[in-house]
Amino acid sequence: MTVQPIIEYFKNYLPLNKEERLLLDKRTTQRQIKRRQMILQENFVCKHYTFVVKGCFKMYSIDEKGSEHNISFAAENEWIADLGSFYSEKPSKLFIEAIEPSLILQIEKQDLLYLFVNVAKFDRNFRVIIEEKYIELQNRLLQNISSNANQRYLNFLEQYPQLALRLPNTQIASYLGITPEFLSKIRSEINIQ
Amino acid sequence: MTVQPIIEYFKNYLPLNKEERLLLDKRTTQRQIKRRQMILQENFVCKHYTFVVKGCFKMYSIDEKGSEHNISFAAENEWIADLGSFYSEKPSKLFIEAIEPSLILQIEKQDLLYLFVNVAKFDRNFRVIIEEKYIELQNRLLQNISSNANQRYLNFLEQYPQLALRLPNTQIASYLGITPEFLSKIRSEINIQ
DNA sequence: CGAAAATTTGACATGACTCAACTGGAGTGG
DNA sequence: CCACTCCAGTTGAGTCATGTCAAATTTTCG
Repeated sequence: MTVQPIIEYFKNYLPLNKEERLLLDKRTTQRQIKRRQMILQENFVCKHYTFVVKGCFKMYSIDEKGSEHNISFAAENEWIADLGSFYSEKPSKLFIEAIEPSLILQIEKQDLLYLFVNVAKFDRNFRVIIEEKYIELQNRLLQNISSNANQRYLNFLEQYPQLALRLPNTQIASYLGITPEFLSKIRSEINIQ
Repeated sequence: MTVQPIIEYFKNYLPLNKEERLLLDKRTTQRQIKRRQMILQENFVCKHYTFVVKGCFKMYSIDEKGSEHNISFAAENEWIADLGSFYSEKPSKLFIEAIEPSLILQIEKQDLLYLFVNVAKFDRNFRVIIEEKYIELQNRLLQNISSNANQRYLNFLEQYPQLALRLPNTQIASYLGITPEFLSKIRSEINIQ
């Protein structure tokens, strides 16, 4: 089944039985995505809840000056979507773009709603998953309002060592809310090789 | 029923039937909270999911220098808890304190879990509620990494005009991640009366 | 290999913080 | 009603953190 990676992933929550797996499999589409390919662009409605099987994505906005601001990354076994646009069906202000060649599984809104209505387990699992994401996001926000760039960078390295290895520093700087030049200066003080 | 305010609030989601209302009512405690009273302190486990019936709270952390950083506010018809501590049962690093004399309804973890397991509607409603909070928090984070203090303040006034009226500027500054002095300078430039 | 992107460095500009002093309003006790 | 304190807000001078722009260098990937 193409949906096998999600089934494995759900074993960390309430695992799916055979029937539920089939329901999910029928409603899931697999796609190969090239590096730099977008799966969501500004002014389009976010039509899919995306699960990353392999690869890595960034979600970002572009401001009036043309600068990108990374809101989040998603690598293996993570979900990514502009939830606001997905549920409201209003045009998104965000982009979701592959940082590496990737393999994803996508669910459309109507299908996800079907699963929520017919299989309570999906409500449960997605509740718990987003609660975890909420806690993570709240910690990041606290960092942003209470720490300087140096501390935020060190914290990023500690919290996401694997991501730090696969991402260019430019992307990390954008995620931290600083310029690439300033991150470079921070790194030279810390004395990273 | 003391839980009436939550029942009303749930009419925006999946409304509760009679049986579900009773189950919820049995597991809910009402408390009066004085101004400046804490319902969560650092190093204690967050034992309750709290619904604000009347009044206003702030959740914040205190850094090594003794400065407070407001992570969130919660006024009428909002939930507040340190979710990380609540679910992990580890000591919190946060405080939740009443900014005004308040009336709240509280649910303990074991009771909330009971409701999640026995009434799927609770999984649904709390999923949708936290998805909404997640979208809001993500917008705030985007503001923080992409805008200067002036823009963030204007955005706060626009997004939460009612909160802006009832909160001292000190608290707003802490929420925006700036010092009260700097907020004061921003306000004098904008020319707020 | 060759083009494009990422990284580094430096000079300079600006946003934001710190500290201290002052003001004014809200409560409190006499 | 007054005197007092306490807290929020304001202001200014000086400092530090971070941004901007440009140029040179290195790395990456097609």
